[in-house]
Amino acid sequence: MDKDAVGYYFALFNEIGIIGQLSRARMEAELPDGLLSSHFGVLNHLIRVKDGQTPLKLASAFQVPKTTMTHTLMGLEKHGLVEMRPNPKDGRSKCVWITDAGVSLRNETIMKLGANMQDLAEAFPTEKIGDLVPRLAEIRKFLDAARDED
Amino acid sequence: MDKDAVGYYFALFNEIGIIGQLSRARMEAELPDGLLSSHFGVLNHLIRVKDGQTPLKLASAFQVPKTTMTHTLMGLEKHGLVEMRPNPKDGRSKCVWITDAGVSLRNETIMKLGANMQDLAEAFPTEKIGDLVPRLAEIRKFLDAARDED
DNA sequence: ACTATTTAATTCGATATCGCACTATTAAGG
DNA sequence: CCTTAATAGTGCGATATCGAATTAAATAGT
Repeated sequence: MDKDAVGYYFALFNEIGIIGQLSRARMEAELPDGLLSSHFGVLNHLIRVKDGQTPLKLASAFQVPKTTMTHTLMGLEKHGLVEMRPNPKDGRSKCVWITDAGVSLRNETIMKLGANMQDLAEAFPTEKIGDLVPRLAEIRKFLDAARDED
Repeated sequence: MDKDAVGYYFALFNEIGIIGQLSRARMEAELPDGLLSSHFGVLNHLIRVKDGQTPLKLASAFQVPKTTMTHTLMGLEKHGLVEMRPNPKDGRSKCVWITDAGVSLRNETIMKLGANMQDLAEAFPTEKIGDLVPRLAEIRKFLDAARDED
């Protein structure tokens, strides 16, 4: 591959990495002590998609090792935001259910984030950057698929 | 802010977060054992920008706490990829210099990454996504500036 | 010149992430 | 059936990240 091209993709992933870091920090500033974006991500997923899923399913949804998901879920459980119950269909497995407190916390956080992103929304109205999500999603899907092939 | 708009920015940062994670994993697969993308990032920076910088300068360039940079630099030093020498201009401070081994490792890694990203370059030729880097850079700069204001 | 403040780096403690190995349970093959 | 292989979750150890406190050196204010 062309050396300039390497530099381009490099710059792309670099920008993406930094934005990821900064946006995560912004979100975590709105979360209660002891909760990170990994926790919030799971809560949000349980609502947006659905709850009652197994830890393994969640791990693969978030592309993290299952040990990491175990750890994240323990944190959520300790804070009373999810409940883990045995899976009636599989004795090895568990199901993760979000609690009322979990739903509340997720909704409150979404609201706070809305206020927090006011400045961003003014500087980058959705008309201007509306194409980014689908285009990045393409790249994400590609990387994800390539990962499965190994 | 509009609820749909919140969802949009949310989706945007979500895609960015996942791409960051996947691209990092891809890069780290090309690095020797014990080295992570944080280490490589520093090596690359020392060459692309210049070496002889202080740890604090590097920490702010990478938007990480200085304690994290101390740790990363120790790892690089342990592998003989950088050298830390006292700063002649400031007795409190140090300067970070990349070694020959560091330069070699960085260049080899760039080459491997080029080969690794071949498939990506075919699926997403730079003509098609050439606008992404400057546009993401704008967002990154905005988030970065907002961060300084607190 | 002297004291108070700021700054650079490190140490320490807490938590997150992740690979490896282990247990329990289910599924598959003969 | 019964043995073997695959799968779900967890415990453990190693390393990464990060905030708070510490130490040493430079700078500012008087």
